[in-house]
Amino acid sequence: MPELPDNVVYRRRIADGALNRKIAQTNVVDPRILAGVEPHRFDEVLSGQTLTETHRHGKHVFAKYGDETGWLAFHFGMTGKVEIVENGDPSEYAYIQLHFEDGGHLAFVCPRKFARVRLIDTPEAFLEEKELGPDARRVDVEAFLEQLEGRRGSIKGRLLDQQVVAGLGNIYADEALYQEGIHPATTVPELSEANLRSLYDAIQVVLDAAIDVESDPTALDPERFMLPHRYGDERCPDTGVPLETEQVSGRTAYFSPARQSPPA
DNA sequence: ACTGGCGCCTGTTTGC
DNA sequence: TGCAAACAGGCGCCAG
Repeated sequence: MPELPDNVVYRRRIADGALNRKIAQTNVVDPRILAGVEPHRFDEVLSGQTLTETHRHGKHVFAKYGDETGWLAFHFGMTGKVEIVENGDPSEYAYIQLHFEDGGHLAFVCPRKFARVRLIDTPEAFLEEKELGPDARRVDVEAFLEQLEGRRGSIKGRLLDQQVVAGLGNIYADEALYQEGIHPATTVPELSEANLRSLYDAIQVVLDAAIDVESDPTALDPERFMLPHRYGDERCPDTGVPLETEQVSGRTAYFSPARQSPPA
Protein backbone atom coordinates (compact mmCIF):
# COMPACT_ATOMS: atom_id res chain seq x y z
CA MET A 1 0.00 0.00 0.00
CA PRO A 2 2.53 2.43 1.10
CA GLU A 3 3.08 5.44 -1.07
CA LEU A 4 3.77 8.93 0.23
CA PRO A 5 0.31 9.48 1.80
CA ASP A 6 0.49 6.19 3.70
CA ASN A 7 3.90 7.18 4.98
CA VAL A 8 2.42 10.46 6.20
CA VAL A 9 -0.12 8.45 8.16
CA TYR A 10 2.48 6.06 9.57
CA ARG A 11 4.87 8.83 10.58
CA ARG A 12 2.06 10.53 12.49
CA ARG A 13 1.15 7.24 14.08
CA ILE A 14 4.69 6.81 15.35
CA ALA A 15 4.93 10.44 16.45
CA ASP A 16 1.63 10.24 18.33
CA GLY A 17 2.02 6.78 19.77
CA ALA A 18 5.65 5.83 20.17
CA LEU A 19 7.67 8.91 21.13
CA ASN A 20 8.97 9.26 24.66
CA ARG A 21 8.18 5.69 25.64
CA LYS A 22 11.13 3.70 26.85
CA ILE A 23 11.85 0.59 24.81
CA ALA A 24 12.24 -2.41 27.09
CA GLN A 25 13.12 -4.90 24.40
CA THR A 26 12.67 -5.73 20.76
CA ASN A 27 11.36 -8.85 19.10
CA VAL A 28 12.55 -9.72 15.62
CA VAL A 29 10.25 -12.46 14.40
CA ASP A 30 11.75 -12.57 10.89
CA PRO A 31 15.36 -11.39 10.61
CA ARG A 32 14.99 -10.92 6.83
CA ILE A 33 13.04 -7.74 7.54
CA LEU A 34 16.10 -6.22 9.20
CA ALA A 35 18.55 -4.83 6.66
CA GLY A 36 22.20 -4.54 7.61
CA VAL A 37 21.89 -5.47 11.26
CA GLU A 38 21.57 -8.73 13.17
CA PRO A 39 18.62 -9.18 15.54
CA HIS A 40 20.75 -9.37 18.68
CA ARG A 41 22.59 -6.20 17.74
CA PHE A 42 19.29 -4.47 16.91
CA ASP A 43 17.98 -5.38 20.34
CA GLU A 44 21.20 -4.35 22.05
CA VAL A 45 21.12 -0.93 20.41
CA LEU A 46 17.45 -0.14 21.01
CA SER A 47 16.75 -1.65 24.42
CA GLY A 48 16.63 1.11 27.01
CA GLN A 49 16.36 3.79 24.35
CA THR A 50 13.51 6.21 23.69
CA LEU A 51 12.26 7.49 20.34
CA THR A 52 12.44 11.26 20.39
CA GLU A 53 11.77 12.59 16.90
CA THR A 54 10.32 11.52 13.54
CA HIS A 55 10.83 12.48 9.93
CA ARG A 56 9.50 11.37 6.56
CA HIS A 57 11.00 11.57 3.11
CA GLY A 58 9.19 9.99 0.17
CA LYS A 59 8.37 6.44 1.17
CA HIS A 60 10.69 6.34 4.18
CA VAL A 61 9.83 7.12 7.77
CA PHE A 62 12.60 7.82 10.26
CA ALA A 63 12.56 7.79 14.03
CA LYS A 64 15.42 9.07 16.13
CA TYR A 65 16.44 7.20 19.25
CA GLY A 66 18.53 8.42 22.13
CA ASP A 67 20.20 11.78 22.35
CA GLU A 68 22.81 11.66 19.64
CA THR A 69 22.96 8.01 18.78
CA GLY A 70 21.11 7.27 15.58
CA TRP A 71 17.89 6.70 13.70
CA LEU A 72 15.55 3.91 12.79
CA ALA A 73 14.51 3.85 9.13
CA PHE A 74 11.25 2.23 8.10
CA HIS A 75 10.36 1.26 4.55
CA PHE A 76 7.01 -0.39 4.03
CA GLY A 77 7.39 -2.20 0.71
CA MET A 78 4.11 -3.32 -0.83
CA THR A 79 2.14 -4.41 2.22
CA GLY A 80 3.89 -2.93 5.22
CA LYS A 81 2.33 -0.85 7.95
CA VAL A 82 3.02 0.23 11.48
CA GLU A 83 0.63 -0.20 14.38
CA ILE A 84 0.75 0.96 17.97
CA VAL A 85 -0.75 -1.72 20.18
CA GLU A 86 -1.61 -0.86 23.78
CA ASN A 87 -2.99 -4.15 24.94
CA GLY A 88 -2.83 -7.65 23.69
CA ASP A 89 -0.59 -9.69 21.53
CA PRO A 90 1.11 -8.57 18.35
CA SER A 91 -0.98 -9.14 15.27
CA GLU A 92 -0.08 -11.68 12.63
CA TYR A 93 2.83 -10.69 10.40
CA ALA A 94 4.19 -8.27 13.02
CA TYR A 95 7.70 -9.33 12.11
CA ILE A 96 9.43 -6.62 14.10
CA GLN A 97 8.20 -5.35 17.44
CA LEU A 98 9.40 -2.65 19.79
CA HIS A 99 8.06 -3.37 23.25
CA PHE A 100 7.77 -0.41 25.58
CA GLU A 101 8.32 -0.56 29.32
CA ASP A 102 4.72 0.48 29.90
CA GLY A 103 3.39 -2.62 28.20
CA GLY A 104 2.42 -1.30 24.77
CA HIS A 105 4.36 -1.99 21.63
CA LEU A 106 5.05 -0.79 18.13
CA ALA A 107 4.40 -3.47 15.52
CA PHE A 108 6.00 -3.37 12.10
CA VAL A 109 3.67 -5.52 10.03
CA CYS A 110 4.46 -6.77 6.52
CA PRO A 111 2.83 -9.96 5.22
CA ARG A 112 4.75 -9.94 1.95
CA LYS A 113 8.10 -9.26 3.56
CA PHE A 114 9.15 -6.62 1.07
CA ALA A 115 9.42 -4.07 3.85
CA ARG A 116 12.68 -3.25 5.64
CA VAL A 117 13.82 -1.77 8.92
CA ARG A 118 17.32 -0.35 9.25
CA LEU A 119 19.54 1.40 11.73
CA ILE A 120 21.10 4.47 10.13
CA ASP A 121 23.26 7.37 11.22
CA THR A 122 21.09 10.20 9.94
CA PRO A 123 18.23 10.57 7.43
CA GLU A 124 20.33 13.01 5.41
CA ALA A 125 23.19 10.55 4.97
CA PHE A 126 20.76 7.74 4.17
CA LEU A 127 18.95 9.76 1.49
CA GLU A 128 22.27 10.69 -0.06
CA GLU A 129 23.48 7.12 -0.06
CA LYS A 130 20.28 5.94 -1.76
CA GLU A 131 20.43 8.94 -4.09
CA LEU A 132 16.76 9.58 -3.47
CA GLY A 133 15.17 12.53 -5.22
CA PRO A 134 13.37 15.37 -3.47
CA ASP A 135 10.19 14.55 -1.58
CA ALA A 136 7.20 14.77 -3.92
CA ARG A 137 5.27 17.00 -1.54
CA ARG A 138 8.08 19.38 -0.63
CA VAL A 139 9.77 19.76 -4.01
CA ASP A 140 9.02 23.04 -5.77
CA VAL A 141 8.00 23.14 -9.41
CA GLU A 142 11.36 24.37 -10.68
CA ALA A 143 13.25 21.54 -8.99
CA PHE A 144 10.63 19.09 -10.27
CA LEU A 145 11.26 20.26 -13.85
CA GLU A 146 14.98 20.02 -13.30
CA GLN A 147 14.68 16.42 -12.14
CA LEU A 148 12.90 15.53 -15.39
CA GLU A 149 15.36 17.41 -17.57
CA GLY A 150 16.90 15.20 -20.25
CA ARG A 151 14.82 12.11 -19.34
CA ARG A 152 13.72 9.86 -22.18
CA GLY A 153 11.46 7.19 -20.72
CA SER A 154 7.74 7.11 -20.03
CA ILE A 155 6.42 9.78 -17.72
CA LYS A 156 4.94 7.11 -15.50
CA GLY A 157 8.27 5.32 -15.25
CA ARG A 158 9.94 8.59 -14.29
CA LEU A 159 7.34 9.41 -11.66
CA LEU A 160 7.88 5.98 -10.12
CA ASP A 161 11.65 6.46 -10.06
CA GLN A 162 12.42 7.44 -6.48
CA GLN A 163 15.67 9.04 -7.60
CA VAL A 164 13.69 11.48 -9.74
CA VAL A 165 11.14 12.34 -7.09
CA ALA A 166 10.49 10.41 -3.89
CA GLY A 167 7.06 9.34 -2.75
CA LEU A 168 4.89 8.54 -5.75
CA GLY A 169 3.92 4.92 -6.36
CA ASN A 170 1.78 3.04 -8.79
CA ILE A 171 -1.68 4.27 -7.91
CA TYR A 172 -1.07 7.93 -7.15
CA ALA A 173 1.11 8.28 -10.25
CA ASP A 174 -1.80 6.93 -12.29
CA GLU A 175 -4.18 9.32 -10.57
CA ALA A 176 -2.02 12.38 -11.24
CA LEU A 177 -1.67 11.42 -14.91
CA TYR A 178 -5.42 10.91 -15.15
CA GLN A 179 -6.06 14.34 -13.64
CA GLU A 180 -3.78 15.89 -16.20
CA GLY A 181 -5.05 13.90 -19.18
CA ILE A 182 -1.63 12.42 -19.89
CA HIS A 183 -1.36 8.84 -21.09
CA PRO A 184 1.06 6.96 -18.79
CA ALA A 185 3.20 5.73 -21.70
CA THR A 186 3.85 9.26 -22.97
CA THR A 187 7.59 9.93 -22.91
CA VAL A 188 8.99 12.91 -21.09
CA PRO A 189 10.27 14.62 -24.29
CA GLU A 190 6.75 14.47 -25.72
CA LEU A 191 5.51 16.69 -22.90
CA SER A 192 5.79 20.46 -22.96
CA GLU A 193 7.04 22.45 -20.01
CA ALA A 194 3.46 23.64 -19.54
CA ASN A 195 2.31 20.00 -19.38
CA LEU A 196 4.89 19.24 -16.71
CA ARG A 197 4.02 22.32 -14.68
CA SER A 198 0.37 21.28 -14.69
CA LEU A 199 1.35 17.74 -13.81
CA TYR A 200 3.27 19.07 -10.83
CA ASP A 201 0.13 20.83 -9.65
CA ALA A 202 -1.93 17.68 -10.18
CA ILE A 203 0.52 15.66 -8.10
CA GLN A 204 0.13 18.12 -5.22
CA VAL A 205 -3.67 18.02 -5.47
CA VAL A 206 -3.73 14.22 -5.53
CA LEU A 207 -1.32 13.80 -2.61
CA ASP A 208 -3.17 16.37 -0.50
CA ALA A 209 -6.51 14.74 -1.21
CA ALA A 210 -5.12 11.29 -0.37
CA ILE A 211 -3.69 12.55 2.91
CA ASP A 212 -7.03 14.13 3.75
CA VAL A 213 -8.69 10.70 3.59
CA GLU A 214 -5.91 8.96 5.52
CA SER A 215 -4.64 7.42 2.32
CA ASP A 216 -7.70 5.32 1.62
CA PRO A 217 -7.98 5.59 -2.18
CA THR A 218 -11.55 4.31 -2.16
CA ALA A 219 -12.51 7.26 0.04
CA LEU A 220 -11.46 9.87 -2.51
CA ASP A 221 -14.24 11.91 -4.15
CA PRO A 222 -15.56 9.55 -6.86
CA GLU A 223 -16.68 12.50 -8.97
CA ARG A 224 -13.18 13.91 -9.27
CA PHE A 225 -10.79 10.99 -8.91
CA MET A 226 -10.22 7.82 -10.88
CA LEU A 227 -8.93 5.72 -7.98
CA PRO A 228 -12.26 4.85 -6.35
CA HIS A 229 -13.36 3.51 -9.74
CA ARG A 230 -10.25 1.40 -10.10
CA TYR A 231 -11.60 -0.63 -7.20
CA GLY A 232 -15.20 -0.27 -8.26
CA ASP A 233 -16.99 0.05 -11.58
CA GLU A 234 -13.75 0.55 -13.52
CA ARG A 235 -15.25 3.46 -15.42
CA CYS A 236 -13.93 6.95 -16.02
CA PRO A 237 -15.74 9.26 -13.59
CA ASP A 238 -15.68 12.04 -16.17
CA THR A 239 -16.86 10.28 -19.33
CA GLY A 240 -18.18 6.96 -18.11
CA VAL A 241 -16.07 4.96 -20.56
CA PRO A 242 -14.45 1.80 -19.22
CA LEU A 243 -10.96 2.32 -17.83
CA GLU A 244 -8.17 0.50 -19.62
CA THR A 245 -4.94 -1.00 -18.37
CA GLU A 246 -1.52 -1.29 -19.88
CA GLN A 247 1.87 -2.39 -18.60
CA VAL A 248 4.12 0.65 -18.33
CA SER A 249 7.59 0.29 -16.84
CA GLY A 250 6.64 -3.09 -15.52
CA ARG A 251 3.55 -1.90 -13.62
CA THR A 252 -0.14 -1.99 -14.40
CA ALA A 253 -1.28 1.47 -15.41
CA TYR A 254 -4.97 2.35 -15.29
CA PHE A 255 -6.11 5.18 -17.52
CA SER A 256 -9.19 6.62 -19.18
CA PRO A 257 -8.87 6.27 -22.96
CA ALA A 258 -11.35 9.11 -23.38
CA ARG A 259 -9.11 11.60 -21.58
CA GLN A 260 -5.62 10.18 -21.95
CA SER A 261 -4.66 9.63 -25.58
CA PRO A 262 -1.76 7.30 -26.23
CA PRO A 263 1.41 8.89 -27.58
CA ALA A 264 1.61 9.11 -31.36
C1' DA B 1 24.02 7.22 -17.66
C1' DC B 2 19.31 5.62 -18.30
C1' DT B 3 15.79 2.50 -18.89
C1' DG B 4 12.80 -1.51 -18.77
C1' DG B 5 12.36 -6.25 -17.05
C1' DC B 6 12.72 -9.81 -13.61
C1' DG B 7 12.66 -11.82 -9.10
C1' DC B 8 11.76 -11.48 -4.36
C1' DC B 9 7.40 -13.02 -0.86
C1' DT B 10 2.73 -14.48 0.34
C1' DG B 11 -2.34 -13.53 0.78
C1' DT B 12 -6.27 -12.74 -2.17
C1' DT B 13 -8.73 -12.73 -6.43
C1' DT B 14 -9.68 -14.67 -10.84
C1' DG B 15 -10.58 -18.12 -14.18
C1' DC B 16 -11.01 -22.69 -16.08
C1' DT C 1 -17.04 -25.93 -5.83
C1' DG C 2 -11.97 -26.51 -6.25
C1' DC C 3 -7.55 -25.66 -7.48
C1' DA C 4 -3.88 -23.26 -10.17
C1' DA C 5 -2.55 -18.98 -12.11
C1' DA C 6 -2.38 -14.25 -11.94
C1' DC C 7 -2.14 -10.34 -9.41
C1' DA C 8 -0.73 -6.87 -5.90
C1' DG C 9 -0.14 0.67 -3.66
C1' DG C 10 7.88 -1.60 -4.16
C1' DC C 11 12.46 -1.97 -5.17
C1' DG C 12 17.30 -3.99 -5.95
C1' DC C 13 19.73 -5.87 -9.44
C1' DC C 14 20.77 -6.95 -14.11
C1' DA C 15 21.40 -6.52 -19.11
C1' DG C 16 20.92 -3.71 -23.21
